[in-house]
This record gives sequence, structure tokens and C-alpha cells, in this order.
Amino acid sequence: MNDIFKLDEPETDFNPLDEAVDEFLKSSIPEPSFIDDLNPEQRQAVETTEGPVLVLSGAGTGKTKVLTTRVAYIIHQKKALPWQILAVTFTNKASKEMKSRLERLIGADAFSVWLGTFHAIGIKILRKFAEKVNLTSNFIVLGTDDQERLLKNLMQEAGVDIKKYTPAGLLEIIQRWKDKGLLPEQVTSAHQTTFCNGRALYFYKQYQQKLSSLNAVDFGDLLLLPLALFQSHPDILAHYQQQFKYILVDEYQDTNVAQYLLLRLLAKKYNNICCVGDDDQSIYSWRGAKVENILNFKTTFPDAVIIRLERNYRSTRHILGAASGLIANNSGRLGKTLKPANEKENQGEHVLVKGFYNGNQEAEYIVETIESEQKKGVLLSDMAILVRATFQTRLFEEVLMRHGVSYKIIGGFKFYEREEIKDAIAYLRLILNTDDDLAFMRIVNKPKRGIGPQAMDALEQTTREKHISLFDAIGWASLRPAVRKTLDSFVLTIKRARELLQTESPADVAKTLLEESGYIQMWRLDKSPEAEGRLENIRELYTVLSDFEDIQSFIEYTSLVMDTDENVTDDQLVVMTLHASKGLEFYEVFLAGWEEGLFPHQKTLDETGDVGLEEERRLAYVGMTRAKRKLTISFAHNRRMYGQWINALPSRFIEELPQQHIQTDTYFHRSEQQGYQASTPAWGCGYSGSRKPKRYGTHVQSFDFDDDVDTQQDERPVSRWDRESLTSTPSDYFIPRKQISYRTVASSSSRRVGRRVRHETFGAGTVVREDGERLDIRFDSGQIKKIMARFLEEE
DNA sequence: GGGTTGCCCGTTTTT
DNA sequence: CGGGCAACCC
Repeated sequence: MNDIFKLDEPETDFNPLDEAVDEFLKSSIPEPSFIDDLNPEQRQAVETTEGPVLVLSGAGTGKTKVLTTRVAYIIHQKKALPWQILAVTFTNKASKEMKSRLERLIGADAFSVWLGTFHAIGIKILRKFAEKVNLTSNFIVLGTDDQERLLKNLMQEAGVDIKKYTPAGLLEIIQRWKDKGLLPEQVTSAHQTTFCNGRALYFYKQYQQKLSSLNAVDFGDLLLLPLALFQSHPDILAHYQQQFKYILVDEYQDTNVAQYLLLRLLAKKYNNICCVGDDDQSIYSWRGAKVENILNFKTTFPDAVIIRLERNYRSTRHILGAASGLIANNSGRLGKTLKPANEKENQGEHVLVKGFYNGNQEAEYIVETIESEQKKGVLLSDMAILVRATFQTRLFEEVLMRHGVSYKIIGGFKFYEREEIKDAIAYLRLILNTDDDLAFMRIVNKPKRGIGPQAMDALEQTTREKHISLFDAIGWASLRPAVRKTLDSFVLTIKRARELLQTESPADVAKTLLEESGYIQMWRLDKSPEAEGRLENIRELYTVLSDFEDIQSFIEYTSLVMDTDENVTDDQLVVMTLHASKGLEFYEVFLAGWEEGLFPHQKTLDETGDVGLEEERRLAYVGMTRAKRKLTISFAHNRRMYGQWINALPSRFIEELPQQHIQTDTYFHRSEQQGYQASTPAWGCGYSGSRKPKRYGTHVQSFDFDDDVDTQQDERPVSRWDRESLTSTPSDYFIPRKQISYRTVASSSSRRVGRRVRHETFGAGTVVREDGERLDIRFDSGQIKKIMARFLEEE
């Protein structure tokens, strides 16, 4: 009976009476039953529909539940129609998940909600108003490889030394500008870089022009161009502002400036914006994300309500305690402590911290443990090995294979990033649009057709003279007869495939095209071991393609969605990076490779210092909070890297774990005779106060921040692992002090707590806390004083 | 135009 | 160690 009250269409002007109607409706509609599933905080987050709301949602506290229920609630309460709600996520996975959960709550209405990734929403808006930003609505979205190729061309034309200044580096800079919402003309000296003698901005301009002439955009443009559109066309902005009565944002801690600006613009009229996020899980700053967005929410939206979700439904007390203790070392947090949802919950096992002599033993131990867990009935798919860097997965792959454990590596190469898939897509792009020069360049000589730099030069010259595409230039350029012949037949193949589009299914067109062009044959003749796999991938592509109406939408899908749906059918163990693990959970988690230099990663420390260190710590926190019942953290003293043995010390994060929640276990060292032997727990847990472990004999000193180290800081570029300290065989644990690669860590000057210092009048002491340049020193006399760093010298 | 050699470099990566 | 790439030679 409430159906008679229909809300206004968005195009009509705002009518003050609507509010009265809304009020009335609200009071007359009973609370939906799905509200009962929520705890009090979640319920508040759902029911506080009006005004800005920030939901600080810790790991495992039910944020997706809050988001979906909130959408359902708004619709149920008839506060808005489904299409008046905008809900944005970061990943396709998250938006898919939300969509299906929403459907379970409210049925088909779920599909009318504007629910998708930022980029998908951006593309939707851009397609509609493409001509306002110098595009036509069938523009294509370029991937990284195309972007780099474009930039490389531009740079080479300008005579830049590609070795010194890489296209990838330039792309990075341009992307960061786009992340900030800056068009070329908006880049000011404040954003300038020294890259390429300050010519980065010039290339940015060129690049944008090139994109426009190709009728193409990149990922950054999917946010930047809508933003520009809104700025230059207030009427269009007003339309969307009017439409989106309620806005919901997932993973708010990972939004960049462009996304922030978009949200702020869109929310301006109704001011009903609900952002869900966790500042402690912000791990993408290197990709332009700004934690500040979430930290300053209250400033952006002054009347914001902040709701904390701290009841964790995932992990045991020990896991939560250890993770909380670790993250407490970060400064500038909004502050939040995870509590187990069930108070009576038993503590579970302590977090196990294990040290190994080398990486192989570490991997061996983890895999063996996994096997024994499996025997006890734990599914492989309930366990995960998480690592910092992708190269670490290789070792696990090897060991898992040897043990015959079924596994899956996530991260690394995505389906649509594989060479053969990108080639196949380039062929498809070319038949859809022969003006797609980038696609043309990619495959014109794949398979080899004898098209070398010379022929390409001829084509490019014709292109410039006649203002036509490379493909069309074939008919005009002066080419050697042999080249002419092969190119003419190439043109014919493409044109034939184009005609087939009318009659055949997308998959059949692709099959014919790739067969007739000789592309398939190229891999068939290839006798390298991976050729068969590539052919298989192409067959997989046909399968995916058969789900699409037309090739156009398939291409859009591939450019927006990175991977194919993983077949989750088998019981497989996953090995993946910490980054990739965000949002997932497992019964048992192994966090491997917690060593200084690797985790926290040296490059991060070198480049972004303490800020980077905190992000690494958040990454550790993300990893730890993936575990439901069991968590093992491990490190190895020696690790094979770049074909050499590298030695390192346990990660500082290990020391930061609160003792009461962890159990340190057997540590291996090399026995004098043969093989490796376990020794009794040398890896004590009693050194959290001072940095000196108490029970360890000579090697203890390696935990000290060395003193003479810092003197080197200025002369020597600090590389990740000190190459001079490399040895070709695994070094013993009792490493001569000079060889310890830890020195590079200390010299990064990223952290001073724990160091021994000397003050002119107060004498020697230890740094116990640091706050920028102000250090708290506990002097040997017992007194603690705040001293500026410049008055201290390293002892 | 195409194959080979030698040099450099080595995080994380939705969209 | 191993992939990618540019310079180099056939």
C-alpha cells in the first residue's frame, strides 16, 4: 500500500515536500527483518542513512554485510529507488560479491542499483557523454602495455634516452597526476618532477592528444575525464547529483584524490554519503591512494557521524591480540581495537613464530605442516601461504610440486595479461576498428611477416602525411614487393574477418581470424615448452568469448576485468602476495619471509622512509588478520635471490608482536658436521623492551642498530640488499658483523628507536620513542628526556 | 629483416 | 639466476 507513493524522478526539481513524504514513509514502514542479523554498531551504520557517515570497519567485522544491508534498508524504507543509489567498490570481485548478496536481500531490484567499481561507473558516464570530452562512445580502454608503447614512441620521437628515463617511469608520473585529478593544463609547478629534465608534463600533453586521436582512454581517464566533464558541464553534474540520493563507498582508505573529488562532487546535493573503510588496511599508497581521505573525513564532511565496527567475527583472541599489538606501532591512526565477537571464545593457539636457517627449510616446513594439517582433515583451500613479493612464490611452487600438494599461485600473471591473450585481443580490436594503430602495431608482425622497422617507418610516414591509420596506409605507402604482398594478404584476412562479424558468432570469428592469420600456426610450430599452454589459453579465450553477444562488449570486459573466474572447484592451496590477500580469510595462514629488507621491503624504506614503513606494517596487519584459527609467521636467515645467497635478520615486525600472544619455536642452525639441526628455542621472545634479546649468545649483537653504519649513509647509495655483503654460499648464522646486510637497513635512517646515542651533558642513552626530530631518550642514568635529534650523536 | 649476444636490473598491482 | 631489450652481425 506504500506503493502509491512514488519518489520523484531525478530530473524533476527538488521539492521540499519530498522530505515530508519521506518522513511519513519512514515512520510507517516497519523495520525489515534483515536488520535483526546485525549487531548494534552495524545496525547503527545501516540506519543512519541521512548525512555523511564514516564506518570504520576493522578486518572481519562485517563491512560487506553493512553495505549490502544499508542499500537494502534504504530501498525497503523507500528513501530512494534502486537507481538513485550509487555504490562503489574497488574490485570487480567486491562488486560482484555485493551484487549477489544484495540480490539475496532484495531480489531483482539489486540490478537497478548503480553498483560497480569506480572505473565501471566512470566508463558508464563517459560512454554517455563521450563527445563532450573529444571521444566517441565506442572508445577503447588501453592496458599498460599499450600505454607504455605510446609513451615510448613519444619519447623516442623527442630523442629521449629510453634507458635513462623509462616509459614505465613516465607512465608512473602521468598516472599519479591523473590520480590527483589533474589534466595536463592543471599540473602546476608544485606537481612537477625532474624526470626527463622536467619534460614529463610535455609528454603528458602529447600522450593525452594521442589517446584522443586514437579514440582511447586509459584507466586513469575513467576517473579523470568524468571529473573534467563535471567541471566543464555543471548541468551534467547536476543531473547526477540529483540522481544519487545515497552514495556508498567501499574500501574508502584506498581512494585516490580523483575518486575523492568525484565523490565529493556527486554527494554535494544530498550529502548522504557513507564510506566504509579501515585506515589500518590502507596498502595502496604507491598506486596513488590517499589514507588522508579517510583520516580527514570529518574535515571534509563536518557533520559526519563516525561509527566503529570492532567486533571481529573471524579470528581467535591470540591472532587479534598479536595483530593489534603490531599495528599499535603505527602513528596517526584513527584508532580501533578489534575484539573477538564471542567473549567466551577460547583463545585459540598462540601465533607461532618460527625462524629457519634458510628459505628452503622454511618452505619445506610450511609445506610439511600443510600436509599434516590436511591429514587431520583441514582442506587445502582453507589454508594459504602469503608472501611479500611474487618471486617468493617460486620456491613454494617448487616444494609444493615436489610434495604433490595441489596448489594455485595468485598474483603474477593474470589471464588477460598473457602475451597470447593480448595478441588475440589485438587481432579482435583490429577487425572491429582498423584505425586501432596500437593493435595493428602489436600484431602486424606476429606471426613474422617480414615487417621490420623499415616497413613500419614507411607506413608511419604515410600515416602522418595523409592523416590515416597505419592499416589504411598500407594501400598508399611505397613498400618492397615482398612486403607489399604479405601486407595485402594481411589486409584481406582482416577484412574477411570483418565481414564474418555479420554472420558468425564472436567465438567463431575469432577462431577463423586467428587460424587464417597464421597466429595459431605460429604457436603450433613453436617447440618451446610453454607453447602448448598458450594454445590452451587461446582455446580458453574462445570459451569466454562465447558468453558474449558481441566482440565489442567482450573487449570492454577484458579491459576492465583482469582475471577470468578462477575455478574454485578443486581443493587447492593458495599461494599469493599479501596485497592479493586483502579481503580474504582462511582457517590457517602462513606468513613467510618476515625478514628485514624483504618485509619491510628495503625499497619501500629507501623511497618513502617511515611513511613506507607504516604501510608495510599495515600490510603485515592485513596478512595476520586473514587467519581465522591458526597463524604461523616465519623467517629465514639465508635466502637465495638473484642466484646468490643473501642473509638477513628477522623482520622488526616480529619484535613488535606482543609476547603474550606468540610462541616462538625451534630455530635451526647449521651443525658443524652435516646437514642442519634443530636447536632448542633460541629464538626467545623476551626482548621487546630493549632491543637486545637476552638468551642468544654471540649473534645477539646483530640486533643492535649498528653505529658505524650511519656514517656511510651519505656516500653510498643504499641498495636493497647490500651486494657487497653477498656470499656465494649460505653463510652461517653467526655472521661476521661487517657482512650483515642489516647495515643498509639501519642506514636508511628510517627508524631510530632502540639506537644508542650520546648527549653532551646527559651522557649515553637509548632512544625509546621518536616523534619526528624529537626523540625520547632513556639515559643510562635512568632519566628519560625529550631531546632534538640534532643534539645527539650516535654512540 | 632476423637472429644472437651481452648488459642491466630485480616490490606490491584493482582497474 | 633469468627476462627483457638494445646493439650488433649475418
